[in-house]
Amino acid sequence: MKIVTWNVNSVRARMPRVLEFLERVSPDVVCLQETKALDEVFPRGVLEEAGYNLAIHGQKTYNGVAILSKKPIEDVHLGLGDARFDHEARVMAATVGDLMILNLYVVNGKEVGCDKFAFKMEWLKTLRDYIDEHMPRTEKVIVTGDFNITFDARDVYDPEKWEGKIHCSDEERAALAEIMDLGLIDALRHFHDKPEIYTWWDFRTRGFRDNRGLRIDHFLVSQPLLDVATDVHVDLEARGGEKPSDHAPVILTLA
DNA sequence: ATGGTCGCGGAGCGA
Repeated sequence: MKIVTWNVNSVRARMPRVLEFLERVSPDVVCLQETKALDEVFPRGVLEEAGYNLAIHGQKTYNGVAILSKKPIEDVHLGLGDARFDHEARVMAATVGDLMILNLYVVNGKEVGCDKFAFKMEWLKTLRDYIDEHMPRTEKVIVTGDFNITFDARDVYDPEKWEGKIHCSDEERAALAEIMDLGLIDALRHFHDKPEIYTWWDFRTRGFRDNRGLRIDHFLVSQPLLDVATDVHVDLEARGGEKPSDHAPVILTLA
């Protein structure tokens, strides 16, 4: 069984690459972020024809999350239950079989210290409480998506250049650590401890060509989920070629 | 420090 997280940076612009990926990898569940499409313009038809059930949470121009699943998607809940944050479409909880999934597009934060950064920190605090309340770690829990935070220097192509910068600051990493302290495990690091595993590369600097990237898309899982996991890897093929997203899909494999 | 490229929407913002 394969579960995927992928920030597609517009589902409509990315449709050819999404369909190619579904055909090649045949994932069971796909968590999408930055769909950038209101529900009425989401390309439902082609995805359903490809064999997927859909749960979508769209917004005009920005944000947007969705789950595609071969099996039925149940108990869908949107948002963090906090009016300070839920005008933005960033959070979708759902169950697929015995998997409890939380699909996230975490606030970017732009630059450490600015208003957007303060908003990110408040958002993360609220996310922590949401997970504590709604995602029982005795179950098979998958908290995944674009976190816009690296864990440590291994996740950063130039740690000196990025030290203290957005996605790499102590404050963001401390907020992420508080979430991990609820009893979640960074699934990729359970299987791979080497550096230079990235999930995002800047379009502007053509970062992918020289693998100048960051690992900011994660699978945080409970122990019962980890017990049935066999690997996590980044699908670099989807990041190359024509009109890719700036993020690569990350694939969690279950026994 | 700045810029570079995307996507959306049709200028400038967000990333």
